[in-house]
Amino acid sequence: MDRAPTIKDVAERAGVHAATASRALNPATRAMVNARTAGRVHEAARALGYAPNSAARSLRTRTSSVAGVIIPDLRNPVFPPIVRGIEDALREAGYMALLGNTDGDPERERELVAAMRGRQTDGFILATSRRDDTVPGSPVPTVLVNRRIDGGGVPSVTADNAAGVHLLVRHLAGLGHTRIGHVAGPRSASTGWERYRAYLDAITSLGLDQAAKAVEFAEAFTEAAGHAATLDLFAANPGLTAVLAGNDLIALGCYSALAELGRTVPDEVSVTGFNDMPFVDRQRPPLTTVRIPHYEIGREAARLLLERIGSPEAPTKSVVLPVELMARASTGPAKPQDS
Amino acid sequence: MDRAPTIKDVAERAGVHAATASRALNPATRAMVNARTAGRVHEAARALGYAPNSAARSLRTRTSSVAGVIIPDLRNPVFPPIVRGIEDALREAGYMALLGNTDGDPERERELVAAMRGRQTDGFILATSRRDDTVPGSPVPTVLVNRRIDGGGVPSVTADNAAGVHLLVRHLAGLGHTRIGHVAGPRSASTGWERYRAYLDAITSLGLDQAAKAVEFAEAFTEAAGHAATLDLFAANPGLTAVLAGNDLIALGCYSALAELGRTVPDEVSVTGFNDMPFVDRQRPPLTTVRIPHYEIGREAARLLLERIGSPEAPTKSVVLPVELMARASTGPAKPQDS
DNA sequence: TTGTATGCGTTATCAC
DNA sequence: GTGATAACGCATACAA
Repeated sequence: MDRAPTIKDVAERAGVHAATASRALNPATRAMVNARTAGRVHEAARALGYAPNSAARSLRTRTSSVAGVIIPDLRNPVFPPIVRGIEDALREAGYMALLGNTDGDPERERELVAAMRGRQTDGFILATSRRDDTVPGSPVPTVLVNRRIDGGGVPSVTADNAAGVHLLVRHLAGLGHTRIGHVAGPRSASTGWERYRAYLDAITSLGLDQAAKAVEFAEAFTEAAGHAATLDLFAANPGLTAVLAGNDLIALGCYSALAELGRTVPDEVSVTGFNDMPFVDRQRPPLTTVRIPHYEIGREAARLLLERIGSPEAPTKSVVLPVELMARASTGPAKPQDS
Repeated sequence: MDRAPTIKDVAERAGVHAATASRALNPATRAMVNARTAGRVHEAARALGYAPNSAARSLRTRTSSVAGVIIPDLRNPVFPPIVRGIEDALREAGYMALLGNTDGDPERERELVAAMRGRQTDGFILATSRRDDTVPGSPVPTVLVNRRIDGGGVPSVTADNAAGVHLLVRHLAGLGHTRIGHVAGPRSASTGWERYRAYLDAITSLGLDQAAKAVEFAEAFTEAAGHAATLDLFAANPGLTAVLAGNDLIALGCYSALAELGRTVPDEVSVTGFNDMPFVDRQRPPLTTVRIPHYEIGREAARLLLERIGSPEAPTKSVVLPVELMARASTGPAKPQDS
């Protein structure tokens, strides 16, 4: 035998009709068939090394047990653990993941979604972060990661950005800081925006120096953009004693910018990040940040998607996962300053 | 219209038969059809938002334009750029990537390959690193990344491990080191083994102290394993002035072990890594290592796979990509020592 | 150059 | 409880 065995081969060997073999092999319909016959079919399948042709099955059932996972760039250190979590949860349910990168380009995202839908993808997990994006319309179950659609109505999994920012601001305030600036992530990214809103909120609710609501938006979640934005921030607000960065990469940009300005961290300026990505505990100085449960976010997103595929009409859930303050050496007591 | 448009809908709208539409839409057969008719068909397809049903196409053509990508763990920082390179090259050719993690478990690898083959995967890129593994037999095109099968016969893409080790040893020798130890990666991993062989070779060919062929094998490519192995290495060879680590993570383990032993890097002991993974240039001290072209390795692997899918009978190529020494502050001049 | 007919492997719907 | 049959959407050998 040259080509892979089909269900007909199995049926023939078991002395039954293909339809019966199909029923016997499919867990959902197995009850319809005589236990002894089913046994023979399974035995035959095993002997032949039968594996169902999923193209044929997809064509017939219009499902594929494949989910599309779309992210901006796998090289951004936050995504690998998320994708790994997604993959693990999908595999446990017999699903596989088709992966695609968009580099943040909405056009690429549309193309990818279209291509994946053509491949009968059963659902999507979108970890692209634009706020204004519309979700690929229509009937394909979709779950958002690290992002929410303003109107709601689409299930999502996010870390508790607001709580994280509050933890950081409270931590800084506890060290005596009152003039805390913010190098925010891009306005177009929902995480950047949420953390920015939380920063404003935290400063107000802790009764800190309102005049110190000093904010500069970075162009991107990168070290270079963080560097540039930090220089601007301090040019306008030289008296800051602490900087809350939109994420860890931006915080590293703060490090280099502050070095350029001749300010030491944390003696003169405290710096905080967000994400606790790998190796920020080994930077110089080790970065105070907020740990988000990347892997769990991925698992939860996959779980939500599977749930949704199972019952598309169920009310949309959104899951917010807790975060944790990681206090390290990049933050220290505020020194009294003149000016 | 509720369901996705089929080629029949397109044909009807263009006023032709489905077969003609199929030919017009397929680049390979487009020449067979009148240019004007072809134009009408394309126009109709565009208007309807037609996307071919790949399940049907797969069933018919026995190809899927999907490749399986199997790696140990996406969270290991070497893999994201490789996978990204693979994905980019595949997408340019109209292919997509199904991703799977094995955690180094050969059993999981077999299961994944079987599951992916059931999904009509056209080929595999295997970045799992065991030396003794057999390749999933038979007719499915396969490319190995970072790994070679002893007998050859399977295309592979690797970095030039031997050259990298020679660069490092020469660099250390140039700084006056003669007693250079090696904390090797696991023997079972082909990269670990190749670098170990290259270490022995380099020491010999540079005429360094033969007695200093001091080697300890780490249990895994992790910081913890590197830490433990370094302690053992120095217990047996206290006089070493330099350590060549099997990769960057192991080198970080050397850092912590040497700190525990009260030896400063690089003043008392120089340390080198391998891979130049993100942020090792920001460690304390910045790590001297060898940069391997991760992204290019991925692209090249995908290219090789596509080539192989195109002509399965062509002779198997293996590609070795060049590496680059990144000299940083973890290596310094050998200090004269007593003992 | 275009239309007709057929089959890829599976499963859902009928009939028995 | 099982068998027969049709259909999923597409591509191709063959006929016109």
